[in-house]
Amino acid sequence: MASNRSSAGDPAHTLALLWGVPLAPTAGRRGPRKAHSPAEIAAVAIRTADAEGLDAVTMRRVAQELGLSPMALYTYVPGKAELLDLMLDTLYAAMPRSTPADQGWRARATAVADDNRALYAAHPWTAAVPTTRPPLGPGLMAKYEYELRALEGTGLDDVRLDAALTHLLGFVQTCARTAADERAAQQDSAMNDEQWWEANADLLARVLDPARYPVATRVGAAAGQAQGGAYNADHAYEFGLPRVLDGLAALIEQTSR
Amino acid sequence: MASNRSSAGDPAHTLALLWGVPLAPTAGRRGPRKAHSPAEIAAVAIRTADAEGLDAVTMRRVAQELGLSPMALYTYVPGKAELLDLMLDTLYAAMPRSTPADQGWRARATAVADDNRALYAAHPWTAAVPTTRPPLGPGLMAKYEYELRALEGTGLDDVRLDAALTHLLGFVQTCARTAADERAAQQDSAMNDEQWWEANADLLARVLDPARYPVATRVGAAAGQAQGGAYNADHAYEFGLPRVLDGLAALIEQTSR
DNA sequence: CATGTATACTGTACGCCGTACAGAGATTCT
DNA sequence: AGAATCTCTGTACGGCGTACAGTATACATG
Repeated sequence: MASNRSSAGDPAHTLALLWGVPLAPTAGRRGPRKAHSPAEIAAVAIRTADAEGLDAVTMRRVAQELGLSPMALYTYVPGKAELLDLMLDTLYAAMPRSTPADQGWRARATAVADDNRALYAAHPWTAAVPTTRPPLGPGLMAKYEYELRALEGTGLDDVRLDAALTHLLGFVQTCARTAADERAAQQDSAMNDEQWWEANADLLARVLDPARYPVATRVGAAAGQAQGGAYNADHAYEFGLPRVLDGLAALIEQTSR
Repeated sequence: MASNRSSAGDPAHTLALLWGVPLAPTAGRRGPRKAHSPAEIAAVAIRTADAEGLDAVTMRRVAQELGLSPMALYTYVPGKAELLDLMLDTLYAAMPRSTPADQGWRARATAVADDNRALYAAHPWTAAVPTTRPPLGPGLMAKYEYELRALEGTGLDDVRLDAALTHLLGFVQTCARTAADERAAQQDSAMNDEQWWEANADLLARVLDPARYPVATRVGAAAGQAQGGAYNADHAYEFGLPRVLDGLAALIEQTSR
């Protein structure tokens, strides 16, 4: 996985791109018309990433897909970081936002987690993009608004509301990254996790003294057998989500008391 | 951040390297003696990563640091993935393992989390290395053994014990990745988080209709003000660790009942 | 002691990336 | 008509992991 970063450039250009607000006056523009729209570019790039992974999304490749020379893409997008921003914000904008408000916060939080998980499942490459400086476009804003509302009415103050949401989404992202890492490792080692795990277990048995690591060997064997590998993202999600919600529940209860 | 992956190659070679077990018979070896040890190579690579980040750790650079030509490094290490494995396992081996057993699982789990956090703080680049297929060397084994013991005696069965530990460590890693991403973004945008948020907030105010995103604007402003961007990762840890522990507590209580 | 061979090591080369830069062609203003 | 401004193309650079071929070294065997 190459070095992909979002929001690395000038905020003014990035926001102009995401919100579709031209920086220069659009009337009386000289020179040839643009042949493509940001939405089209995002769609093409997303399709490529979905089909062949984020590594396949190069400036050259996206340009080619649009029938452009590599450098022409830079007239549409300041750089690769902004292209990634655009891709992410486009996906955020298309996420479902239909959770009923009348089922209690726990059901709503579960829906938020599941929706995010579905996004990562449909577009695994999104898990690898750092989001400490997220693409502040209409998609992210709508997502953030919706997800905050899901956790509103729990009695948490605004700062804790944000922290609780971040905590929940961070958990989902961790699971998604684990899943994406698994997939990537499988791809470039030509072994799936179970095969890798088994091969290593056999070899480890020759060099490792079980008496030195009694708990590790016991638990490792049990866990490995249970989930067919060292780690399993689906299991981690199913185990972890109730834990995260219980943890938030304790905070909510303690706050409302 | 470049494409760094651990454990991509042949498990037999990787394990031989990590455990110091030569694959070929060591007696009567022809040709020149090796001039360096795996431990020395790991130390040099770790020092470089600490000082200049994981991107600075290239095969060329590590070789140069050892006084070797780039390709000579491949006689010590099968490839870059295995070099990373070696670096990680070396750090794992050096982690503190001194938590008293008599203070309750919550104190022990907190110590485990804090120790991992300290590792990420001392070596931020470790947060970026995927560990779904961890380096199965003596360092990781000792770490795993120690951390499992910290959570033993909680009444959880072996599979859940492993899941609980994974859950806890995943949380710590998420915080560390956030911190590392922040640092990287700061480096290559020449703006710290506070400056970046402020610049974007001003620009957003011109394109965004607050009436469309009332909760987002309110909570976003409160959260942004409260944590000033830069303290994000620390804040997330301090908020999140009690949540994670409460979540595990609920499971433990429910299991022991 | 001479010679063969396994090993450590060097130098060169390849394909790939993001993107800086210079110039060509198209379109609309004055 | 000509200038200005835009889209778009082609070339080039430095850096990455590492494949491959060749050289120097030190031991095993005769």
